[in-house]
Amino acid sequence: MKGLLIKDIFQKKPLNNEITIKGWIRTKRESKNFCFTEVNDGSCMKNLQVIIDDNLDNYNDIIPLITTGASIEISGNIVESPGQKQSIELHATKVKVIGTAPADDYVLQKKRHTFEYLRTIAHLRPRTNTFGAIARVRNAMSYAIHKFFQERNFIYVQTPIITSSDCEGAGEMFQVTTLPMENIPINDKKIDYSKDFFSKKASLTVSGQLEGETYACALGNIYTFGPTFRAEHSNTTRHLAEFWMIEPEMAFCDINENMDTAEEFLKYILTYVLENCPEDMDFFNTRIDNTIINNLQNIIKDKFIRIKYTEAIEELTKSKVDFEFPVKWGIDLQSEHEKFLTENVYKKPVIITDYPKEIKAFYMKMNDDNKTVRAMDVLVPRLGEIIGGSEREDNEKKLINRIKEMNLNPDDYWWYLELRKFGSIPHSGFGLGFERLIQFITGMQNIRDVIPFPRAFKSIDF
RNA sequence: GCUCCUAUAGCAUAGUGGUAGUGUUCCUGGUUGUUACCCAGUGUGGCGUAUGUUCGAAUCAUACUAGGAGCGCCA
Repeated sequence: MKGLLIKDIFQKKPLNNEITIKGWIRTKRESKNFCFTEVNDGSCMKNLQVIIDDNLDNYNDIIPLITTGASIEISGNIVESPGQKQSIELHATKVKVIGTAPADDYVLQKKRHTFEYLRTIAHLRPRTNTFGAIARVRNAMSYAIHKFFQERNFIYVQTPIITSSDCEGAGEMFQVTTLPMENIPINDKKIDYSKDFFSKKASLTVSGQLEGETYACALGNIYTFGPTFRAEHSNTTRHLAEFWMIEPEMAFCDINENMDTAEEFLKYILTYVLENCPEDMDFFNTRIDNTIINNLQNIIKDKFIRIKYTEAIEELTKSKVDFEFPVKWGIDLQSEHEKFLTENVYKKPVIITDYPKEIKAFYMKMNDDNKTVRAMDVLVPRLGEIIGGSEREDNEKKLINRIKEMNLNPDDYWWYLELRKFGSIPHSGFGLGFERLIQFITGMQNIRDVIPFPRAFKSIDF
């Protein structure tokens, strides 16, 4: 698409210049001899108001075709607008309807639609204000993520999407196979994977962390940013079967530096979006959640709370609140506990560290107490866990012990263990769900509305 | 996987036993400056699907389907 964007027109205000725009009609207000219409080209939230009057040769032909959703090319002069709601407007000298949108079956009319309904028309919902704003914010965040890491000399690493390690322990996996489902080869009553494409069982990745560690143990600091797949039957407003995850892994880095990076990272992204998407953020603040901008500003300003798991348990016990899941040392923190800490006790993000080893993954570094591991979860109000990370166990013998304790087979992790055998280093990293971060920033309630085409349990319509 | 809620015209909703209203969109007419434009008017559904209870069912019951919220799992 060449030519001026509506975003640029509002910025540069090229008064009394002949310009051409291309976009889609959002609304039309008709009078006897002229009509107002508003055009949006996706470059910004704002529509450009266009005045079309009956001096145009083809006025009577085009007016019936100018309906909500029609695509259009308009040339004309930018002038100051006498109206209150916009600074400038376009007086059309030439109007060409490119694609019509018959109003009797174009379902996306100029009115409010529920998000539930818009989910059933995922191919049209990017044409709405909300989903346009989400797309632009999502784009800005993607850029900011790379910018943050690149400015700090992190190397961007692409870890595989198809993986053979079905024992990463991060969740149920989608199997990848070319075996014929109607005639699966059997050998000794078991599926004969030697006949499969990779000649062993393969799945979609649930995390690039283990592969990421290999590059961190060679290049220093690295990060990944790519799709991740979980075949869990999760049915919530914050789970997807296909989502995007950011996973930095840092060499010569302990749990404290890990927390510093996580906090700095979150604040950087929030700041970037507030500075670069003010119009879209205003929209979210007005229409979705009128506390969102204020909250984000406070989060940027304040230091995150950092407490150990044991202190969190004490805090919850002290509260005397009657939780559905009773609190005692050793339990995994439930949503209600996390929400209580972030929303009632501290009213800001909380980083909890040093969890009991029993409730965390095998690769997390054991503390000297032999009871807790150097895990860290960043919890935020409203959403709960947004980041999960840890310092990694860098001692080969301890790691083998942990693998065995979890009833896993060390042979499956031979290359991962060799990172500890040859030039082992303290290293740390974390995983951050991209869509959850978008929810956090925009205030959107359902994660299915912050990804263009959501995939979830029993749901893949587009 | 568990619990709860919902299902009425294109969209959003009212209607708790006697054969459906309202808003909005669309459409028609009017309006030289509107901006969720305004004013007037026309049209649209038989109430998710199935079975049952009843003289009679959007309205009660059961099942199924779809959607939503919460929980668990996690990012």
